[in-house]
Amino acid sequence: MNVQVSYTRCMPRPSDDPPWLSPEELEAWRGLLAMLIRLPPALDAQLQRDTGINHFEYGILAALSESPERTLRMSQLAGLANGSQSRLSHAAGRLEQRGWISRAPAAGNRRVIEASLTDAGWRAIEKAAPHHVREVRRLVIDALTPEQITALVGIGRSVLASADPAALAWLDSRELGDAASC
Amino acid sequence: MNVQVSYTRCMPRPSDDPPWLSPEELEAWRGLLAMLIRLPPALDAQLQRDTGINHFEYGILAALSESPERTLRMSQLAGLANGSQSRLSHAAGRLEQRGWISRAPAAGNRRVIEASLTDAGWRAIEKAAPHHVREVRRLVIDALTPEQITALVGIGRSVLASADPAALAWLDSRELGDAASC
DNA sequence: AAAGATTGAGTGTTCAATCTTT
DNA sequence: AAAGATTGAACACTCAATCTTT
Repeated sequence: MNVQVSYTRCMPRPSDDPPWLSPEELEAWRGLLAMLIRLPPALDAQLQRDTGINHFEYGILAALSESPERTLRMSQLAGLANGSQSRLSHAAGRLEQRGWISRAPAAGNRRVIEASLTDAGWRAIEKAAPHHVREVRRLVIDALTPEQITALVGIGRSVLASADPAALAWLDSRELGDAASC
Repeated sequence: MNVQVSYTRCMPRPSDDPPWLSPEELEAWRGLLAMLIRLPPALDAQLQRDTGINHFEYGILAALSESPERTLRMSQLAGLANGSQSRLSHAAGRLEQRGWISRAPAAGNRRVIEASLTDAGWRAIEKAAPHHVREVRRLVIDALTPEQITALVGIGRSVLASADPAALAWLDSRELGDAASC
């Protein structure tokens, strides 16, 4: 009775279309899927406990802290924090109410809004970062061998290239900025 | 001015604690993070468009379709679909209203609830699966080389082992079931 | 009292509509 | 009219409280 219809077929492929997953492909996909679903809540839990912000808000503060003048236009910030503009607007409202960021129209283009990290915001992420990085190490980095880390870099780039080319471009622009700043 | 406080430091490590990320570790982490955030919405978009359900609801139907009698107890189903019991209860309510699953107390243990795929639910996932699998292939599987697929299996297992050992156990139990059923 | 599951209030995200500036 | 950003309603998820059965 155990007919599988969701990701794989027991029977040989009908005609290569639809293309079901091989056993190893299925195992890789299920593993990725489990990470996709379990990792964000695990990271959120630590941040929520230690600082009362979620992972997306951390990304906002982190991106600002790494920027010249600790300032970015909202649209750039959305890309760096991996979120939509709408999501960023809502989150920025929350962070602004806490006094951790401020927003103001840009001189020159007043339809562009620039977000800046306040001193209180700087202190907040400075306090949060060590704990968070430690958790990232514990859950991901230290669980992998150096070879796996290298493989993960390639996998991330390949998947992003097909799933969201713009995100890959963001990633690359950020790497360049990092290299230049050291 | 560009001091980085979020994941990496330009300066040498103060004392190995907090342990900031090396450039390659940072790149791997950012790539994984981008996947973590961008992939689920991309998959949801296709499912939403083609069938009006989200990825979690797909997981529920998929898990049931692969089970003997197309039936599972709610607590098992939650694990297989990668969600909490509460989340499953809410989602099951939605799917039940659509007539795609049904719930009933188990004979013997009446505090255990068993969820079953209805005929309409079976037809729904039978129709949805090919499109969804094609999208998974397009975004992930076909973007990777066979070597990367193999590496991904190991990475997934390692990360889950540290982030959520119980999830790894679920994964393994499922692999066994698959092997036995063919 | 514990196990299994559900419920409802509170919160965050999405989507479409809107507002402002160019 | 287009670009940049915000708003509010609808919806899904989380957390704690609750209900039922053992």
